Amino acid sequence: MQRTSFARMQCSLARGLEVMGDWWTPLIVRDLFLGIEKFDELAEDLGISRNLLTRRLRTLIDNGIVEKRIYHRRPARYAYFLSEAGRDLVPAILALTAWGERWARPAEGSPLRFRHAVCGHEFEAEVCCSECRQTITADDVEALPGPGGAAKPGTMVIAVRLRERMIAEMLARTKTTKETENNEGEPT
Amino acid sequence: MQRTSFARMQCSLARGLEVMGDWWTPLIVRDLFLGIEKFDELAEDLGISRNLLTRRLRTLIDNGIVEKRIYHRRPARYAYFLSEAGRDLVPAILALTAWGERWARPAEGSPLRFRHAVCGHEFEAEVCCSECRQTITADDVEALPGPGGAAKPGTMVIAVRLRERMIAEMLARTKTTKETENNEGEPT
DNA sequence: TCAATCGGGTTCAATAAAGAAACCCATGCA
DNA sequence: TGCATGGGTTTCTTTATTGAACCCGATTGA
Repeated sequence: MQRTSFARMQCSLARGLEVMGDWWTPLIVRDLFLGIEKFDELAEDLGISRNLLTRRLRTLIDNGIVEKRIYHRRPARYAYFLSEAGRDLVPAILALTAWGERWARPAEGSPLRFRHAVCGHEFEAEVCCSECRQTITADDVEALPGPGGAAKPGTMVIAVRLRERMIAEMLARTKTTKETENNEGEPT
Repeated sequence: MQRTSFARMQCSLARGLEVMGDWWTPLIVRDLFLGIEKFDELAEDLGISRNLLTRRLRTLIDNGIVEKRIYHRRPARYAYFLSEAGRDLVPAILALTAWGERWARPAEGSPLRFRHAVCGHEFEAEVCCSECRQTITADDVEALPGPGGAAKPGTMVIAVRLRERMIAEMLARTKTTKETENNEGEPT
């Protein structure tokens, strides 16, 4: 049984997970971000078995997240580092790390802290709205149907649901609009 | 071979992944966030096999991410929903979704858009600094050794590296301080 | 009255992936 | 000559994932 791929799912989260969803992969990306670049150092730092590290690095390279550069010929020795797409994953990783800090911090305290070079402060990663810059919580987020809402796995039920909800809301709005037209000036 | 657990790792990311690192799990959490709450709807929306969905829901409940509520007795029927810790995962999920939008958007366009109820705009999730509110990129982040930097898998090499780097920086700073003391007023 | 359907699972066999440990190989170095 | 180093590959065993079939109490419809 081959594990079902998320690659064809009609969903950006699934496509992100296709790359980052594998066991170990986010930890590898984090280590590369922190400047660990040699195979043996990665294996030692994480305690991952070497054959699995080989496989993960290969798929990360295939997916355009990691690149390798030869730093010594004969025998060939490689340094691994993040591509542009890989570096763009770092903020998302920090967001999950911040969740771990809030809900599952190790008893001894966390081994890493982060400083924002721009402002100079130690910080927590927060997820914020691109429009108003305020911190986002689940309660503030409404989902809307997008342009590509097909009936494929990944959004089978959701797409239909959202469409129904939109129609219901639009009907309700039409109704209240009519009511306001009938008795004008009255606040809704 | 039992898959190595991340739970004992000295690292908040690993602890986040212990909960969210399983294949399918983030998609399940997203569906619960979007209001899908019944077993069959989850199975249909995602195309996940039913026994695996059973297992995932059980471990999510064990980890305090999901709760279930009985909505019909005899036969018992359950609705699943996110706990407080589960709802707090949503921003991190949105951050990864935003990465997928940037680097792996489906050709047909994304099936979902999100509106920030607070400001009323459609938005992209951005990861920002808790101190200065600016968007964070990998280039702006410096790692510092934290209070719990032990030599355990997950931060074996990193902890040592960071400590060395810190010491080197402090030595350099001491040196320049001495130099500045010797020829005062000269810019460094 | 009988059959079909629904919601929420469990069981089963087959296949894929994770894991530890051993092995390989060209070079550098003592 | 012998050992260490870096970067893997091979082999073999144990788990995980998968589709498909099955189960069970209630409800609905003919």
